[in-house]
Amino acid sequence: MAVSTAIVGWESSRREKLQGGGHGGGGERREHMFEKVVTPSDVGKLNRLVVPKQYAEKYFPLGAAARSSPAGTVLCFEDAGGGGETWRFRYSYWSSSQSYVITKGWSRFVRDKRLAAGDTVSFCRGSGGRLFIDCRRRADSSTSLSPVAAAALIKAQRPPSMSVVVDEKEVVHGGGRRCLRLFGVDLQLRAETPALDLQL
Amino acid sequence: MAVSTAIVGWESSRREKLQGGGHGGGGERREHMFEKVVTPSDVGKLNRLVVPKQYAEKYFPLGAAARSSPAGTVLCFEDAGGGGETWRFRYSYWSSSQSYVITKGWSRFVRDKRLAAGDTVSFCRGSGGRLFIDCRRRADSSTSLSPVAAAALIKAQRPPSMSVVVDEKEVVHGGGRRCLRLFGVDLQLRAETPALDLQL
DNA sequence: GCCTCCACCTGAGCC
DNA sequence: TGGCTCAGGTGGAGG
Repeated sequence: MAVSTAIVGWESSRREKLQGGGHGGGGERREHMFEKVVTPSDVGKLNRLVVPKQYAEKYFPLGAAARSSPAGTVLCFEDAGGGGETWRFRYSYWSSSQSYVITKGWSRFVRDKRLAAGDTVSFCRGSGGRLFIDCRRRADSSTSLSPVAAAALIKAQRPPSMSVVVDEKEVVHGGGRRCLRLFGVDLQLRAETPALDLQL
Repeated sequence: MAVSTAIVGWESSRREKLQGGGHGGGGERREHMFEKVVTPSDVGKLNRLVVPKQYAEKYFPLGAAARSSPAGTVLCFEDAGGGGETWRFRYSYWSSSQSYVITKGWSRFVRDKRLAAGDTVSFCRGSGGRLFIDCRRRADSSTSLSPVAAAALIKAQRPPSMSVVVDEKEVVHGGGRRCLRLFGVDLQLRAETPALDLQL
């Protein structure tokens, strides 16, 4: 199998420090496979990463047996960040939703990397079937959001069936700083922000 | 099994037109089993109908095997309204809530029948183990709701974490008829309705 | 009792 | 339009 280098028990050595001096040093060529901007669900309590089908079938093909098997397979990734960790994920196909998912082991990655919605995980491969995983923060994670970006974020995080129109009348003035309270979230508005008419 | 007449795959023929001319014509005697006034949850996004335990155990008993099995069983109902549809529902026991529920297939019924909170679904059985389902609107379903009743209805149907204040400014005047749009729902207001200050 | 994991399920949105 | 994808859910088992 080209994708999974080893199938091992979960309990032993979840992470191993790899010595840099082994075969295949740091200068190796790595092929970028794909990346995904993770959704709130990908980093939330569902403890799973949905792998977009196009990439899953191209880079992590499951044989017919593994596709129908509930066990799926195990994918081992080296940490591209250089820490040397090895991440072992269970990878399988959910026939009910017809989607490919990384499940067991994923929540640990999310926690250890402090992965948040909007961050990007990227997948590469090197020689000898070695797989690498990396992640990076989204650019605006700690800066204040523009009202439009905040609206997009709220739109992404609110329940899908909600439809709400907010207009200038909802804007609250306090202490010279304009604040829009939406679903319990106080949004600071820049002073130069014009009148809002957000259609979420 | 007395309850389920057939267990079939979901993918094939979710609804079938039944010929009226088969065995057991329209004049057959049907025994009324029970009915339920459906709650907001029964017609909401939970996609399930809670079957009152007393009726469930009397009319739709699950054997010990099916009770513990996650699969439950499948109940097939003919449409008592005469349309000839067959409704297939997954029926199972949720041990966590110790309740009997109809899950898969229910949301389709809710949608197709435009079932709303307060409506009544009734269950009957005929000869040969045939099951029938029917529903009827609650008496006031088509009349306009008072703002207070509308607020209560919205409060019951919105997600519990939502906190929204709506005031008169949200009221839209159009064609002489006042309309309050809340979460995508247009509420017709009576002409004599005073200024609104609903705290949901 | 909580957390993880598993096998389902559905609606929205996109093509 | 219909089909497909996938984000966001569920209950239950097990540690």
